[in-house]
Amino acid sequence: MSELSTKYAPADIEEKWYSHWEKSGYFHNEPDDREPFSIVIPPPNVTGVLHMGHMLNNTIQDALTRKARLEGKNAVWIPGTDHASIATEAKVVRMLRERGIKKSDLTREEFLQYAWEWKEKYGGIILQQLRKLGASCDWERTAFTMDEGYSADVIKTFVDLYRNGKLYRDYRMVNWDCEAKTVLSNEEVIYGEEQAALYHVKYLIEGSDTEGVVIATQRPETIMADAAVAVHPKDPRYAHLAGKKVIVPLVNRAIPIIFDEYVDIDFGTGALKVTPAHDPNDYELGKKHGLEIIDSLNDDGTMNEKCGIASLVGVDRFEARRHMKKLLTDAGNLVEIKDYKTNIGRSERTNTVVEPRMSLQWYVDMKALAAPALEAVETDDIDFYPKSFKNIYRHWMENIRDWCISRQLWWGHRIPAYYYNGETFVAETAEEALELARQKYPSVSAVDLKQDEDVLDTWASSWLWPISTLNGFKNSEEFKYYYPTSVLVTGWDIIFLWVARMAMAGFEWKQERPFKAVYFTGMVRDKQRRKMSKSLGNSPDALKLIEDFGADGVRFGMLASSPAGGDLLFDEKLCEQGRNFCNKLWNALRLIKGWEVTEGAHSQSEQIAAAWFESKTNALLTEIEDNFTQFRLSEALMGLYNFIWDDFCSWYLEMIKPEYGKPIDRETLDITERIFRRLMAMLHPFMPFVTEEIWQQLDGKNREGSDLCVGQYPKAGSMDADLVAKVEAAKDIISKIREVRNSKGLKQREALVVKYQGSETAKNLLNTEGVGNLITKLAVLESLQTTDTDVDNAVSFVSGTDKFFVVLNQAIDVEAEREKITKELAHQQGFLKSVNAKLSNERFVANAKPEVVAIEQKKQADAMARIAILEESLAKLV
RNA sequence: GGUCUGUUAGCUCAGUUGGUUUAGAGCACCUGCCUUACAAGCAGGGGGUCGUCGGUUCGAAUCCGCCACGGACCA
Repeated sequence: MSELSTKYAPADIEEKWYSHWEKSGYFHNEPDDREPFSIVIPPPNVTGVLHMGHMLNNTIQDALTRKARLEGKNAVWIPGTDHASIATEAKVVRMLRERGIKKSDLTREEFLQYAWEWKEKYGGIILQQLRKLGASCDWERTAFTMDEGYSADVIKTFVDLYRNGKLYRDYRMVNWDCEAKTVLSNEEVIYGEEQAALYHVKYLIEGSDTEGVVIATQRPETIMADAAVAVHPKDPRYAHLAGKKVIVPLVNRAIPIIFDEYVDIDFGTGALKVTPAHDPNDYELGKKHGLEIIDSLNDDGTMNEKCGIASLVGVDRFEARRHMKKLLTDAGNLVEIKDYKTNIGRSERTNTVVEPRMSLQWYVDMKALAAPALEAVETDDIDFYPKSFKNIYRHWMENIRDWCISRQLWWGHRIPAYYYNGETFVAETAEEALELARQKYPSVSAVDLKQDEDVLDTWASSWLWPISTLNGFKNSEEFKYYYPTSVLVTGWDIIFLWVARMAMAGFEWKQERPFKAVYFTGMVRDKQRRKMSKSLGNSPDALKLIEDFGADGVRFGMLASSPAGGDLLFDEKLCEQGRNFCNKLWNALRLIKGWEVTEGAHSQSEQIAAAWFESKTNALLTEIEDNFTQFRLSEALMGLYNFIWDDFCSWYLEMIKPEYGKPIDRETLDITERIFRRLMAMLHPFMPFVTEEIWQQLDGKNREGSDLCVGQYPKAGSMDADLVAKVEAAKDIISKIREVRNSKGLKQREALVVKYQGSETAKNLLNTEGVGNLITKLAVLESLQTTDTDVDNAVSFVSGTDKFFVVLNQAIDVEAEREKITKELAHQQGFLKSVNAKLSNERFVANAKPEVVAIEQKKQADAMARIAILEESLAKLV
């Protein structure tokens, strides 16, 4: 027996092969005359660590890339990270705080120095972790959104948009993160239902000591910024208040009562306080009715002097809310406080409650960019998998809103807008901006020109990813060759944030789609369908999983149950299954490596086994190809899994396995090794490590450049349908004999006598040289003979339309046999009935395709033959 | 509220243009096996009137409509 361990141990093998592949430069490519295949990685945050979503996403990309590489395409998979403006800045601020340094004590330059230090030291850990997963990225092309060239592209596109009138600056209500002190996009605000309180507060009518209007608010600290109270024009309760004013509690300012249909009569008291500076709807109302905007909040979420109450100035908004309860009670305005459940928006990054706030920001005019990007998806120029995401995409694109791209942070691309005397000059460099300014103000100097303090939203750089990573703005050779990329693999949650915007950027600057297809992965969830998250602690440690099950095992687990778009309910059992599969492969290798070889040719049955297996392999190759073109990776993998486990291990290897201790002939061994290597090539895109190891072990020659990683993907050959049908029929007979053996409690190795009543088909089958031997071997028979009569002391079964007898050296349980046959008979009769129903329907025979009718007729004949056999058997059972 | 999407075995899901021996897979389950590659295994087995009702059709899990119950996104 070989010295290989009975258990496959992945750790060393994975380490060995990954470094070998990487050292050999297998993952790197340059443009040449082969067909290109390119993927850009969805760049993880530079702060990121490998989690389940990454593993799913990158396993899929790797499988696609490796398959393309094996097919002889020029494959590149471009890795990299994005700078994650807000997430990184938050990390750096925290690090500085731990060192006792406040961000506010640093200059912009000093802060950025710390940030780069941090990035060099901790950033991009995830790229190392991806290697553990087996990701075959072209590491020489590793990109970062703040690389010099990339940054230049980002600035250039900003200037370009501005000059084309697709970029503007405006004072609007935005989502404000009081902790990070920056604006957030709608997508960065996470809404969730939370328990809150609804304060019912009475506003006295101007000139009255008692009469008032009661409003309901969840944010009483904004009362001092109220500009009006609004009621519905058809609300009879308030009709008499037309033209009157109410007094804002505590600050005693008179504000008008306005009438607007926007007000929901049934909500609260039907009277709505209007605070244009602190609520987007109120802002709209305020614009419509010409109301004053009183901004009572500082950028850090504390109250400012505009709130008009000295004791609240500088107090945090939530603290102020608590004070308001006492202040309103003391003033006699608080009517009641009710429990209230409502959707509260929190910052995705800092989790602080987001405040609507008036702010001056830069916006991209999305309507100008959306049209070609929408069109491309509508016409399948960009192909979505699954298709259903087209609807979601269309809906968003048709209702698109302008994109706020400025962020009040330092880490990122500083906005190339320069201000002087209330005017804006946008240029790629300060020098150019100065020149522009001088055209209007000849005396202006560099120090007078103030650059915008803000940076760009990270997505305003990552939307250039497919172009910039290929140096597309320089019109490089690689860009011409690899663009558009073959496919983008990403989670559907960033379809708007990233996918749509990349499509827009592609058309805006390159007049072409950035990718031919988009494969949307599902979200990895736990068994209770909860999204995996750090706070829930339900996310397994990715690296620990790889340790426990091997990278191949984990890859199998991720792929096996991940149809595109759907949720993936992660279960460690799937990784275990993958690990077990590796072990199965390993043991098949052990079996083959353990054989002694004798020179000589193979027998007829071995020849049949090989021909059958190769035919089925060819059929599977076609199926896998079909699955790949539609990105049905889990189906492709499961098809291979079943084929290798069942057809190869359980059937083929058993068919050709020599008797214990006996040698195998050279020819059979050679064929078997070739078959096994072919299977390893097919499996390699999914499970690269174990397949490479087995491939090499089978080769044993260690030739230079003979690695599977850069080997050849098998091509589908011909398929002998007749032979396959024969072997499948033989397998059916074998299984049914085994079933008899099982149900009668016969020993596995007790050789049995089997007889069959020879119809033409049965004779044809069993007279095919070698087929009888296969049955005799796998079913462990003493003999397999024809018989013209029924056989006593035997249990019968039907295979196809032929009757077989297993001779028993024990009494037959007549009742059990009768029951079994009766059950089978009922099934066949039911089946025949449904077939007859079709065939006796004239319209079916007239309208259905001839082949369909022929199939039904065959079904009918077969069923009738089987019924005859069963009835006869039943009659003879006494 | 608007939009989209789903409902197939105990669980998770396939089911490609309606017809492939009266629905498939993996896991789980049951029975028997430590059989000479593998107990991370081997040989077998049971289990679903395809959410409801109706329509189109010779024929519906598949196409259409209603309803019921989920889910997601947007507001």
